[in-house]
Amino acid sequence: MSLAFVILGLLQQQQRTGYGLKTECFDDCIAHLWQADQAQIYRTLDKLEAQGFVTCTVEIQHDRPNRKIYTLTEAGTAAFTQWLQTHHPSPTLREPLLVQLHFAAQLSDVAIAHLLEQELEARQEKLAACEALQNMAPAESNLSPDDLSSLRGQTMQRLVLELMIQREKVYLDWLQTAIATIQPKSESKD
Amino acid sequence: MSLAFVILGLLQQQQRTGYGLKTECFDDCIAHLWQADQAQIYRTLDKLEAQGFVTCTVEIQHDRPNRKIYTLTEAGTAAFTQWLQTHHPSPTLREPLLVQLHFAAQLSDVAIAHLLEQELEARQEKLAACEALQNMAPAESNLSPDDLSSLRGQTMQRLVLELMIQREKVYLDWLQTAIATIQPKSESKD
DNA sequence: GTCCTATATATGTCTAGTCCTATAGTAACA
DNA sequence: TGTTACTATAGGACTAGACATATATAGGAC
Repeated sequence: MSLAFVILGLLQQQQRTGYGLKTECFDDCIAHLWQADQAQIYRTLDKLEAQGFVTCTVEIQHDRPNRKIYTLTEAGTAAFTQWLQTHHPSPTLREPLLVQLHFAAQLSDVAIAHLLEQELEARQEKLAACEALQNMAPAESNLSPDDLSSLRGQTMQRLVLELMIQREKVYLDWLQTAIATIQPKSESKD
Repeated sequence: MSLAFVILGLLQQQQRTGYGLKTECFDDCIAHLWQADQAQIYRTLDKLEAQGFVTCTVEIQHDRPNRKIYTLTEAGTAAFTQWLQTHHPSPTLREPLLVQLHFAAQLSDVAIAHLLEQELEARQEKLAACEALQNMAPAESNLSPDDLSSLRGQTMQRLVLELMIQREKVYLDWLQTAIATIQPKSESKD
């Protein structure tokens, strides 16, 4: 379960609550890297606590629900460092659209173009989200106190974002040329 | 469940057994598009039969285990055509390596390069597999009798393969430049 | 003779992830 | 005054997929 290690990585930066992990991390700065469900985050935190990788202190609040603040233990740090250094194969990718295109011989050009255009739209949004993150990134990292390692961190994070943006652009290009290939003459219609 | 529709698409081409689907399709011509587990194929066939999308005739064999030959029904064809035309969002991609790089500030250059190199190797294999399919594709499709729609089908399948190959190449390029970025001076060491 | 592979179907179990709902107080909004 | 949103944790139910194993026969390799 890689999610467990993502959480360890986030807790290494600072102690957090489940809610904080969800709203400040998984929905925000690493949304492009690892989307995570709230329920799964809480359940994973329970497991990590049982394993002794994190400890939990309850902060009693009266105007709001109590918070469970999770902190990384030494065992947790060790496990994370170990994970960080070992290769984990990427999961097999299964894209319905590509299967649809594979079987698309029986579809009309219009139907195929429609599928491609819907994907195009979805991917333009994803690209925009990545580019937004890229613009936001420098501002956010000003806070970091340790300059030596934070520079390395920034470089790596920029590299990762660049890959994601490049990929999206390649896909968008392909989608556009595919649409053009399918509708060579037609001027447009809607 | 997209697997169900992949199976319907394959059965539309010709009737097949579960074993045939696995060995001749999922492990072969559409291995790049949709990897599927044998157990899952059989269970999905059961469901499709229960739904009335396929029918099953048992062919008794004496020297070998009996075969259950599945054929697409009209309802199955209709369901498949419907699925083929509607947009199905791509699943969220979660890549451990990118998370690792995101947190890689604390790792040494050597450790990071090692991670990248392992991914590079895995991806070179994937690219090779895709390129092998690309070279194989024309020969395989000679068998098709209906020339009109088979040409369309070939075009689409070529397009899909081109996308996958392009993607792999972009990723490989990025991996190589990332490795170069991390190890700017060092000549190598192992 | 034994082991491995191919043909063929089927079941059990597990993990990761998604979605929905419950709880419960405060605060803003209309 | 009712509704919605925010903070915060938690459990139930379900799906897709991965992995392991069982069964049974034939044939080739060693």
